Parts: sequence; structure tokens; C-alpha cells
Amino acid sequence: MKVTIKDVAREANVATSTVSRVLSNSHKISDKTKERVNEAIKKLNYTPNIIARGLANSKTRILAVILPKEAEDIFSNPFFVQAMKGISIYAQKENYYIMYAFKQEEKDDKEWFNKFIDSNLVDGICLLNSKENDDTIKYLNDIEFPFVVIGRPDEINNVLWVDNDNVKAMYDLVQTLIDYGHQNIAFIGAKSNLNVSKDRLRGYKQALLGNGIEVKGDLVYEAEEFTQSNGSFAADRILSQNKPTAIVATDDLLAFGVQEVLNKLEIKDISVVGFNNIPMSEYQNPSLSSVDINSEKLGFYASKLIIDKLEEKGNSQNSYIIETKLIERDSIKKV
Amino acid sequence: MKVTIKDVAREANVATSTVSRVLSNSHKISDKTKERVNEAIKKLNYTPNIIARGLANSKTRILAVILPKEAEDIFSNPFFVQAMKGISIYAQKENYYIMYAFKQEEKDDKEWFNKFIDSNLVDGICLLNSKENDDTIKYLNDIEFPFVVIGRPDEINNVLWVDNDNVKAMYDLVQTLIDYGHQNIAFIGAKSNLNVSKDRLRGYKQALLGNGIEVKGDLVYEAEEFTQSNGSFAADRILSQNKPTAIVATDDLLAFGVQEVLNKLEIKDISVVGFNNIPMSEYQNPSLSSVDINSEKLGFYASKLIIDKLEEKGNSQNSYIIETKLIERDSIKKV
DNA sequence: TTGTATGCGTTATCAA
DNA sequence: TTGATAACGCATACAA
Repeated sequence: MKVTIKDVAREANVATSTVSRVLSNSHKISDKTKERVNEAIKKLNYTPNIIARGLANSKTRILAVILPKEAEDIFSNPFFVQAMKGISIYAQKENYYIMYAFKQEEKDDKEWFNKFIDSNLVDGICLLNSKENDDTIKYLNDIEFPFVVIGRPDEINNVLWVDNDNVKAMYDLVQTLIDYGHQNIAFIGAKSNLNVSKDRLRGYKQALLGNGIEVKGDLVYEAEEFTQSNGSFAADRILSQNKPTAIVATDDLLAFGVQEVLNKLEIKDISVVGFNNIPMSEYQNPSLSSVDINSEKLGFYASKLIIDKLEEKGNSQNSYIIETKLIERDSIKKV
Repeated sequence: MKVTIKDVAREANVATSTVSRVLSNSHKISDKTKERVNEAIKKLNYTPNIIARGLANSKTRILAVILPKEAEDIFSNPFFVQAMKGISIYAQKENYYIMYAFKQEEKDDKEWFNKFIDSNLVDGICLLNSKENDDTIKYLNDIEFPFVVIGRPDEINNVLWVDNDNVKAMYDLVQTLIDYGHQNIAFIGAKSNLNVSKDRLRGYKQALLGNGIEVKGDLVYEAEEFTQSNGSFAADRILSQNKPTAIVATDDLLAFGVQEVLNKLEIKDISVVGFNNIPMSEYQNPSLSSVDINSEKLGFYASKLIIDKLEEKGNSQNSYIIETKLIERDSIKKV
């Protein structure tokens, strides 16, 4: 039989409420009873029943991580697992539990969310959506359910979010390339409707303009999907019209495609840089330089934001900008 | 305010117990009250409180998925996310919830597990360990807590598990290569102490012997880790001693390393096949053939095993063998 | 500082 | 077939 607070109370010769107080470290309790109770707890190997506790104070300390139903890259992009890792690190530190679920079809979206929400199972939600400007953000906002988003949403008011500064990340990258002597730099992106895409393109343009370099249309290509084949296609396209000395891609998979083309054409003097720094990048030929977006930290601070809010820790911000880091490898050549 | 069973009872003019019965579809309840209650439920938009329900019948319908603390490949190997997806599909179908957690340090392992178990939060555990013969398997078995393992454990008695038939998977692969005319086939593995490694090596040997082909020591190399660089090292080693027409690797990352060496040496007539069919394989040059282990299905049936056990659905088996499938791509050449 | 009693939202037992 | 009520394990308002 499970040992309950009653057993501990009996063992320590106190009331259950006293045990409860010791558990929550109430300050108005004498040291000696505190000690006695703690002894009993240890002796009986007592662990509080989370469910009962949850019922009593209508808080479960459970978070739900919502994964995209079928992001094309959820299996190839380590972002998701890394973010989940980061989330769990802070959560565990704060004694929170984490559930996960893959998002459902659009139509029964609300109904499905309510299963989590109305059932009182989770205290907060962490959205790992790839799609931005999601209906669910609006919905959760409307019903005032606590949630946090990884990726800056369009409507910022009242929503917790954490993201990289994608303008700056790309700006810094391009600036570095310019510092290395590159003047003719191409840009390959995908999903141009995403904020992250827009921001990275903006950073690219700003860096060029900031250095008095013209932004040329034939050096910019935005593909449909973040895939290797789209990257190859884009590279072919750009190379047929211009001869850049460097190509930046907003995703490593795109960059892989670029490298594939360059290798096939035996072009060795074009630098390539990707984004996300997925594990495979290191093993490309040449090893691919990439901007690491710090996925684990994104998750960590998302977790922190939502938990701090739930715990009503006062002075908490409502967003974090996570720094990125250019990992320089062989694919960057100085001119 | 949340709407509870009481509100429904009042609305429908019945007792709470009646509502509860309707909820659980009790057969001894008149159709007309059933209808009346259901109307009230719909009208008030009532959703049962999972926590209260959990307390009342000491079952939460929550499963916990335990991920390895830091498997070297947890971020690069899509297995984990795919398995989690599979787990969630069956779980959702059966109205189960899923939590996840990364395994902790060895030392406070038990203590950490007890947080899940003694706290009555989860009904069952799903182990996604890479390490086999894990202490936790013994522990969970000892305390008789329901769990399922992906990957056949050493001690099979009473433990639920799901796995591929790794002997057969490799046997079939090698047999296919032999059918294609290959006679000199090399084997590259890693972590030789794992069951999966042993099984795949066994399958390799059986296929060769079954075809009257001698197993040569200089065609077999077992590396430390499942990494690309280890694959390269192994390929170098083997090529320095022998000249196989095909190389099978027990992991795609190893195979990537093999391909890297072959490309560098401009060898085009050696077939290469990997295992796990990670997304990148398709984009290798040449595209890498690989044995797909059906991760999602592994997860699905793991979920099914543990849930069926919890639901005490009688005639359930205690293990499933999930079929594998050779995905043939350009890296396989007929001799 | 500690104990008593009540409630959290369900399910289950016992009566009716 | 339905209703009243006692659990489930814990937290807390109120008393002492």
C-alpha cells in the first residue's frame, strides 16, 4: 500500500496538517517537530501524491509541450528534441512535469486543446510550432490560458515568447563574411511568409546596405521548403545568373543542397554558411559553417518564462532573446 | 469558474453519481436520463477533471517516456522523435496522456524514478533507452511497476518489449546483396556490447555461412561509437586490408563515414548500406541505401503493449517484432 | 506552533 | 434505475 501523509502523521505523532506544513516548509513550525516529521518521512519513504496535491490546490505543476503535427523537418531537425531537453532542464529544477503531444488537425484543434485545458491536467502550454501566427496563439490568448511560444509571434501583447534575434544573427553573419573580404554574397531562404524568414532576409539586406553593397535580385532566392533538394535548385538558379563568392542559407538542409551543387561542379572557392548547426553539418565536405540558434537555451528560457509566470515570480520579463553563434568550419574561406 | 459534475447534475436534475455513470457509459441507466445528462453536459460544455478522476480511482492514464540522458545520437537520430510520435498515436487513441523526461545521472536514478512512481503521477513507463541491460529494467521489474522497453532486454521474463528482429534484418540485407552478386561483403558496427549490435553481426555471419561464404576477420570492424568519423576510420581500416564489393554498416552515420572515404578515394564500385534510414541518407552522394527500422511503429506497439496491460485487455502478447525494410537507393550496385 | 474540520471533483458503495 | 454519501490524499481556514 502507498504510504500517505496520514501514515507519516501517525509515525511522527502529529496531525496531517503539520506534516503538510513541513512539506511546504512553513516557517511557523518548530524545528523539533520539523525534524521529527522529516525523520518519519524518511523512515516511511514517503512521497507526496501529486494527484491529490493537484486536486487540493488546483495546480498540477504539469506543462504540455505541443509539437507540430507534421513539420516536414520534425524528424530531421534536432531543434525539437533539443528544445524539449532545454524545457525539461528548467522544469525539473522547478519540480515541474512535462507532457508532450503532437498537434492535431486544424478542425478539431480547439476541442483537442480543451482536453488539456478544461480537464485541468496542465498548468501551462509551450508551443513549439513551426507555423507562426497560429490560430492557437489567438485561442489560448482569448481564453487566457498560460502559454509560451518559441518564435516571436505577430501579436506580441501579453504573450510570452522566446526567440533568436534573426535579423541580427544574419546581419552579423553577413558582416563577418564582408569582413573576410566577400562582396558578392547570395541569400537562399525558404517559406518566405515566416517571420524568421523575413527577419533573416532583412538582416542580409541591412548588412549589405550598411556596407554600401547593392542588394541584387539575382543573388536572392526563396524556395518553398527547407530541404536539400530545394537548396540545390536555388544554388543552380543563382549560379546560372551570377557568381557569388559566398552563399548564406537560412537552414543547413538548404546549405547541404548548395554544397552538393558546388561539389558536383567542383567549385571550391565559394563559401557556404547554413543555419541551425545540425549535427550532420560538421561532417559535410567541406565541413559546413553554420549559425547555431541555441535550441536548448530557447527551450530553457521558454520553460522559465511560463513557470515564472505560473509561480507569479514578480519581476519576470515576458520574452527572451537568445543569442546565436556562428560556428566557423571549412566552408568559410577568406577572400 | 470551471464547470464540474455537480453543475451538470443540477442542470439535469439528477445526482452526481448518475452523471458519473453516464460518463462511464454504465449500462444500467435509462436512455432518457442518459440523454438528459448528455444534453446538460453539452450545454454546460463540461469536461471531467482528470486530476480528480485520478485521485478517485488511482489511475491517471498518464504514461511517462524516458529518454536517455545524453545518448550521443539523441539529437541526430530521428528514432527518438519518431518513436515518441508512434507512442502518442496509440496513446491518444486510448485517451492516454504522455509525459517525457530525460534520464538522470546513474546515482540518483532510483530516487528520480520514484518521483514518477511513488507520486502516483504515471500509470506506466516507456523506456527508450539506448543502453540495454539497464539497471532500471531490473528496478522496475523488482518493484513491479508497469513498463515497456523498446529494444529486447536480456531478461525477457515478465517484461514487455518491442523490437526489430535484428538478426533477420541484417541477414535479409546481406542475402539481398549476395543475390545481387556480392561475395566479398564487409561489416562495420559499433558498441559491440549491445544486443542490437550482436544480433546484426550474427545476421551478417549467418547469411554469409548460409551461402557458403567464409567470414573473414579483416572484413569485420566494430567501432566505439555510432559516428561518421568512426565509420570513416573503419572503412580506411578495412580497405587497407581487403577489397570488398559491398560494405554494410549498422548505422547510417557509420555509413556516411564509409561513403566519405569512398568519395575521397573516388571509389565508385563498392556498395554501401546503412541502418535506420535517417532523413539525410536520401541526400548522400550517392543516395544511401538503408534498412528502415520503422521507429514510429516501434513506438506505436510499445504504447499498445503497456496500455493494453494497464487496461487488462486479456489476450495481449508481451512483445512485438516490428518488421524492417530495406530502402534501396543508388548506393547499392549489382555486381 | 499545532490540531480539527472541510473542500478539491470524481468514483464507488450501499440503500432505496 | 437512481440517489446519498463516503472515500481518494492533500492543503488550508479556523480554532485552540
